[in-house]
Amino acid sequence: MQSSDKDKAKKTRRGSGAITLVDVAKLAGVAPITASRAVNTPSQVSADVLKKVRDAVHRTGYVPNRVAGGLASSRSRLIAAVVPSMVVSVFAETIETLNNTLFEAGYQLMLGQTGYSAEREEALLEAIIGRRPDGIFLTGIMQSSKGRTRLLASGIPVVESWDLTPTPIDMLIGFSHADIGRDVAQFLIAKGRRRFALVCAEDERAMRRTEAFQGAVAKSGFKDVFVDNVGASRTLMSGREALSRILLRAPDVDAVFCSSDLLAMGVLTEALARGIAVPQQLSIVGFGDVPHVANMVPALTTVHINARSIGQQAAEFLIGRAQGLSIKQPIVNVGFSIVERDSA
Amino acid sequence: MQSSDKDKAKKTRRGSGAITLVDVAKLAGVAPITASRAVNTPSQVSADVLKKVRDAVHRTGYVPNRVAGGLASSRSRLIAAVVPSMVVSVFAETIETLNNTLFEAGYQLMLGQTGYSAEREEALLEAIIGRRPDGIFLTGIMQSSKGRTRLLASGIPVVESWDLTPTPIDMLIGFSHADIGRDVAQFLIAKGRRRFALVCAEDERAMRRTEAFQGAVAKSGFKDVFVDNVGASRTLMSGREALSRILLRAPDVDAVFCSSDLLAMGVLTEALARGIAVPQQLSIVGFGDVPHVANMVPALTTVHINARSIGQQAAEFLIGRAQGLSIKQPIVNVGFSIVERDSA
DNA sequence: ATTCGTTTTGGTAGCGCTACCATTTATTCT
DNA sequence: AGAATAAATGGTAGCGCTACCAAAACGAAT
Repeated sequence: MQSSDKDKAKKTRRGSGAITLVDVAKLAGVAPITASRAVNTPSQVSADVLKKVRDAVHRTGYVPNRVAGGLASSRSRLIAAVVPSMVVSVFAETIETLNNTLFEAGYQLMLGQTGYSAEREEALLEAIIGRRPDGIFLTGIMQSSKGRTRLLASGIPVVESWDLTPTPIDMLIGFSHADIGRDVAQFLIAKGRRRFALVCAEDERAMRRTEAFQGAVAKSGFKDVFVDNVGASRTLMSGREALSRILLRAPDVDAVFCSSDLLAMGVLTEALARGIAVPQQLSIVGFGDVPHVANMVPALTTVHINARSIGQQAAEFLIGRAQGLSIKQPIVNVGFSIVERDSA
Repeated sequence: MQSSDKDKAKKTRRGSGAITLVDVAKLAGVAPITASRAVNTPSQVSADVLKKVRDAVHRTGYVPNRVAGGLASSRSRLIAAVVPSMVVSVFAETIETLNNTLFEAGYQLMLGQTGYSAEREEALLEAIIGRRPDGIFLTGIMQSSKGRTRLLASGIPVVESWDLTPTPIDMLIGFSHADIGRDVAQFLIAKGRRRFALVCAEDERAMRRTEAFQGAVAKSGFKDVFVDNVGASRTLMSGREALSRILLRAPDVDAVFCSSDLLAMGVLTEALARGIAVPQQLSIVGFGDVPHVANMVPALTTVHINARSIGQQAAEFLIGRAQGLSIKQPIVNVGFSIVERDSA
């Protein structure tokens, strides 16, 4: 305090050593706060100041530290997204669209993967909330009440998705899995199918489709649906194996509804390999409408979910809420459609 | 419980209103810094203090603000990853593995997509550097010299990937595209193929494979390779169309090498639709080894890249560098392999 | 008891930025 | 003209946390 040399020695003992706003302001000959405005809200400064600051920024290569800015303003401009897995292409599509829309609006996406595991999800939640994002996108509904409480307590806007529930944490963009199961069953029945099988991965939402499918079949008075659960394995190979098992136990099956396109492709592949005519002998319906299933031979009949629209809508909700707007219709049903092609 | 009336007026006029470390410390009856240690480096405090702080954390539901911590310590525990697109499943695989490994080590992933656009990449770089991540993963090599300069100036550890170059910005995990083109050509020649076509998306790396393929074919004295460029369209449909064009212009073709599995699937689909026997009349080779191409009928012969290993290795490099370690071998060639199946 | 080292705890001062308020300067009005 | 308003600039004080240093408490050693 008292001696000047002491003062000098005290400075700059920490920090990244990078250019800061203070450096830029000094170079431009204005106060730091003015430089801040020139960078962030150019409309608030005079043309003269703007030029000087822009000049200084250019000369120094200054890049604003958004971490510091976020701390000061309590707005991180970060949005977190949680997905079960990146390699499931419908999720990847949603994330891609979400990310693109968010980026246009100046937000950066933070990604978390649960790998379909609950403990993982919990740890993820802690990590995410610790980063104080301006919004959180969840693939699916937060089932655990602990997680719900946490999210609620954090006060961060949340979009749940890929499902409908009357009691979302905050906002919700989805569709009804029960409706899908019922509609697909009715679709196949209308096609004249009589003996049904389901290939289903271990997934709460897929289960819901399964139950509704079974319900609709039962209601029409047909034989019970044969359900083959492939567990956590969501590969084409497990689809092939599933059909083999089905044919063994229920050889009279004439329609299979799968919980994903990949599984359906497996079933289709196995059917072709066995010389079973699709759709004459066997109808196959997938779920997801992955881009290229439309061009397979035979083209796959499947349930189309507009994954991009979910991402788009979610981004808009989150951006809106980050700007303090209140969303009047926070629950959106994006619906689905059965895309009839050649496999059913 | 013990609400202090004295500092009520001046305090708390900003901030998120969330529980802070100071609140926890007060409740536990220790100094803030001690609470910080209890949370972050439990080995440095006594069992007694640890219990009290843990208790307070539990009771308040405190979640440390990593933004503030990051600012204070200049370590954000954030890693940025840049990909052209999420829906390309090899990239998704790399990201998935990268993210998983990073998360285990306490890092969070920030995702950026270029959409194969250069301007977009530039904006992304600015956004990323502004967040001061502890590391950056790039899919591909940073081509623009402006981008290279920026990254270099930022001082942030960088991993480039999916390619080899003698002059990476920092670290590099990749393989040689030229080697692939050459090896695939030799593989097909050894199979007795004589007339070659390439289906190639507009992509610098694919071009490199193409050139090497052409070179090897020329060296062996065969007729010039017919190259069909599908532009930016990387769909199964464009693969189908590509084969149609090829058959029109070079009907004697007996081998096609595609710049992606999806394109190869399109070529295969079109061939089957036309009744062309694969591989008897036409050999087809893909690139990427997307999971399910192994189970198609016929199974696709393709170039396998260990995308997960790239992600894994990159994560290890980045974590190491974030901990101040110096990487002795910062350039890694992960190689590739031609997976021979039924289509060639 | 004294000395020394180790472990545990606390105080201070920022990290780089922006919210809030105060001040100055240019612009408009009666 | 002077008063009132708007626009531009600056000062101060944190945001919530940790690096750095210092002090205290505790043992083991002489």
